[in-house]
Amino acid sequence: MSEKQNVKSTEEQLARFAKAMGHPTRIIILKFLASLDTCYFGDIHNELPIAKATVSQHLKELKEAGLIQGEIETPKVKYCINKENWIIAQKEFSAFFSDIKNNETCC
Amino acid sequence: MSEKQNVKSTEEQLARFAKAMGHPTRIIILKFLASLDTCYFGDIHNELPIAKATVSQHLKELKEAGLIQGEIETPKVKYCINKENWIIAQKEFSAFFSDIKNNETCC
DNA sequence: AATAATGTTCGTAAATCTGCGAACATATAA
DNA sequence: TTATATGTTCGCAGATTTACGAACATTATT
Repeated sequence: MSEKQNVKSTEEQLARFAKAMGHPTRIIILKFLASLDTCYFGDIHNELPIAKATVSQHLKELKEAGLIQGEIETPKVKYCINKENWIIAQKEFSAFFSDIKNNETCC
Repeated sequence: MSEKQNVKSTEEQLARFAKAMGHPTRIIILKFLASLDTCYFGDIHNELPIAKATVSQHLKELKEAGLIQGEIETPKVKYCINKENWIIAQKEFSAFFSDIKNNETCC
């Protein structure tokens, strides 16, 4: 919780999650992490055709958005999905998409 | 379909939707549109504390991502949710968040 | 102490995003 | 024709994003 988690409106929170997911590389990282029990930085880097500095940056953004978490296991760094926030995001997106008027006469 | 809809991987499509949702103003616009049957540009602009040029830009991005659609009704412009793609997005986000290993021993 | 292994951080460059006012486009009303 | 109403597009400025190599930090190994 020392992770710079400000109080935000639902709109801001949802936008924050969405923004973090708004890049193909980060979607790939999230899917990869979601499919594993455990995973080190190197494993993620191996999946991607980009420099490690860039991978590290993407991971940082995902972590700051709360979707993943990291843990140092010297000399490696272990990453995984932040399950607690994952559930929150899941619920927020679900509610967002469900909350629509089912009127046919749109545009 | 003339709307510049390229063939994309699921990752790219999901990232595209997410990116469009990655701004608080655009979330507000989407929620507003989802709550209504019909809605003109002016109504959306009235909901927001920003210039109409900026609102128009946000609407353009949402339209290009496929989440909304517009229709000229001179001299007004009517906007609404693109239901077809809304359903697609709903399913993709739902699948994305559901597809996770339920292992407790994470980080 | 020097080397190796694993990632992070720094500095930089190019591209994209965000927001605004001004100008423009279009159709209706006076 | 001129004016009005409604939005879009243009051009600009400042901020943010994306990507990279180089340098750095940390711990284990030789």
